[in-house]
Amino acid sequence: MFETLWKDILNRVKMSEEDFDFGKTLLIPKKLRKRQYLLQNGDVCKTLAFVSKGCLRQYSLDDVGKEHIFRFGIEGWWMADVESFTKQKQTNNNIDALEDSELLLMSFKSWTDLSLKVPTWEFYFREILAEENHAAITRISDFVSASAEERYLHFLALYPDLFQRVPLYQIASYLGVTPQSLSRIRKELTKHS
Amino acid sequence: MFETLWKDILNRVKMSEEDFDFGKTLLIPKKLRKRQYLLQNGDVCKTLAFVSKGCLRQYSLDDVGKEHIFRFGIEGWWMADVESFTKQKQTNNNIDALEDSELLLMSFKSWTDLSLKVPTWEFYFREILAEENHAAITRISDFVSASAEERYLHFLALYPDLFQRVPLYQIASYLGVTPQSLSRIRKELTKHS
DNA sequence: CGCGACGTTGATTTGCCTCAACGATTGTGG
DNA sequence: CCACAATCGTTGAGGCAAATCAACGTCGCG
Repeated sequence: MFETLWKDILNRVKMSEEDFDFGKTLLIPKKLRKRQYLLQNGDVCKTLAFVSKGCLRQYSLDDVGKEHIFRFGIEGWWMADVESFTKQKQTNNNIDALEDSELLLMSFKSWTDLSLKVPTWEFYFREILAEENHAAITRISDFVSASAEERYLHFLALYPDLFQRVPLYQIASYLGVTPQSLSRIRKELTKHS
Repeated sequence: MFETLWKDILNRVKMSEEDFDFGKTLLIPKKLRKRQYLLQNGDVCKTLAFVSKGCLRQYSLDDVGKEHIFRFGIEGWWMADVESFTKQKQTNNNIDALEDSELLLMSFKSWTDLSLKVPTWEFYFREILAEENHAAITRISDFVSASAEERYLHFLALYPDLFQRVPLYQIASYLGVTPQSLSRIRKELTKHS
């Protein structure tokens, strides 16, 4: 249950097993069924969620009720609305499961305490946040300068097997194109390979 | 010299003057002339920079040498390549001044020490990072679902007087449109007002 | 003064969207 | 267990927003 997390931590920081075990006591396992919400418009994001199995998506709804996915979370990713979580204020987006998933939840209080008490954990969380930031900026650059096809290729690189796990129209939403366009893009790509 | 920073801090966290004064000793003032680099492709981002006066931009270069601005920083903003800074590794983007500017620099070591020693500062930095994150996500949503005209209006809201300070083609780069298109967008907008 | 930087405008092209229709697959209630 | 509906992906036709290509006016500066 904790192996994926332990691996991710070791990839990023040097943490003793003791420190890890301490953090472990603050994590609450939770299962989410396909289509179940982790966070819903108007909620306060009360926990960070580490995805140890499955797949989640984070999205907003526009004024005509259309969903815009700005992030997927698969095994090894943390999911939360950072703004809502750190400020403990209402969110205006949603997180739900695209597959039956297994999560490890850390409450705001646990997170604050752990960050203050254990520097390695604090450092780990900071690293995660920095990486999110980097990912977001990369994605912005993509929108500024890349075509839909390039963005799709970048998506494939970032989430290697996700294109086989989630429906095309969800990926299209993430890429900011219509399902029809993505379908045509795929066709083009298979043609040239 | 420190007033802008002090104001920004009070806006975000409760900090005693003592804590602030301690942090102040770790800040190094620096002036940047128009067109001068703060950070250049290949550098390691060694400092956080608080803009107390002036205007900076952060951008990358694509394979055909075109600049893509993904962020401006004006009075009251922090500038850095977060990824390069937190991991102390090479950056692949650039930060330079669009106007003569005044900065307050905090080195990586000072930042680490200060964060460990003074929780209010740590909290302040975390807040900044969370906000960056939020801003980035908002911008991604914009690209996914808003037209160029809407993005321009959002830009105006985010950086109220910047459109009078920086050339149109820089703003176009930020918005991910050509200068020609932005020129036409502006024309349309003045027509309807 | 002359040149480069910047903004504007026009003509044309193009990438992606919208609208529409139609198979294939999945799921579900009778 | 089958029938029908809903979900999902694909394809075609037509349209539009923004890109590209090109030319030109203005301003500020070396």
